[in-house]
Amino acid sequence: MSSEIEQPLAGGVNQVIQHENGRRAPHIARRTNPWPTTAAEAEAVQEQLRPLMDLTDPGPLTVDFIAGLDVGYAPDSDEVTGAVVVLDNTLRIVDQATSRQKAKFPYIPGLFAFRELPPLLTALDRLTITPDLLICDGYGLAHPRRFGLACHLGVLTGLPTIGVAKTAFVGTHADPAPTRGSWTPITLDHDTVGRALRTRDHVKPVYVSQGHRISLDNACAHVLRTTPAYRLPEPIRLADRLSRTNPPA
DNA sequence: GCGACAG
DNA sequence: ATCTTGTCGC
Repeated sequence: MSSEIEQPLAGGVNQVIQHENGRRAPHIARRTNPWPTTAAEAEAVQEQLRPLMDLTDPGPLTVDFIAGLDVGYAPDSDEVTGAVVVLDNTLRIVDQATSRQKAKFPYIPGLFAFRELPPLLTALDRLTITPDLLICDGYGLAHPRRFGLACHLGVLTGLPTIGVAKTAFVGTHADPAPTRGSWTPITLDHDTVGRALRTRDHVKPVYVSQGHRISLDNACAHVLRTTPAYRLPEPIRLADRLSRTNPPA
């Protein structure tokens, strides 16, 4: 009995939807068609996929497995290393995977996903456990075309996703109060697209935005819940560390 | 028009 | 992102 439904998507992707049953799931998402080459092609893909993102689903309040994702860059080559670390409720590592490969797109602000998605999707495919929630290093809704990395990854995997960035990118926001848990809205064209969220007292805030299938409130709750010690949520911090290693391709 | 711009 | 030492502050 298959729990997967393959569904063609515009923009060079076939989506494999995961259903409720079964945690073990190779091929969370798979790319089939050519990857965009030009900025214009990439922007067109974002426009095509954006209607598929779900921002109304409040998402899970509690999860069994939460994954952090990040990409590291080699100093002297055009290779990128995607890393995924899966944590349980107690923030213990229960699974992790990497993928090192040649970069398939240059770094262009606003088109970040086309550089980082390939190694991240491959790494996700190598997991033994299917996470219930993904925390990405970068933006989601807070994006010039409202479709940052977290949204893109959410649509491709069907999983709830959150974007957590370390610096401001779009929109305006006030500085949140200095205590952990304080936040201010990030506004873009009269819309709230995310929050500047203080995860530690007197430490620079992080920038949280919805990716897919989760509310902004719940996204921030998960970020705070998984940030017991450092500025960044543990899943991302550990994925960042893993992405700096130099694993086999 | 020019610069800035998630990582 | 990455190249890089020490140093100021809680």
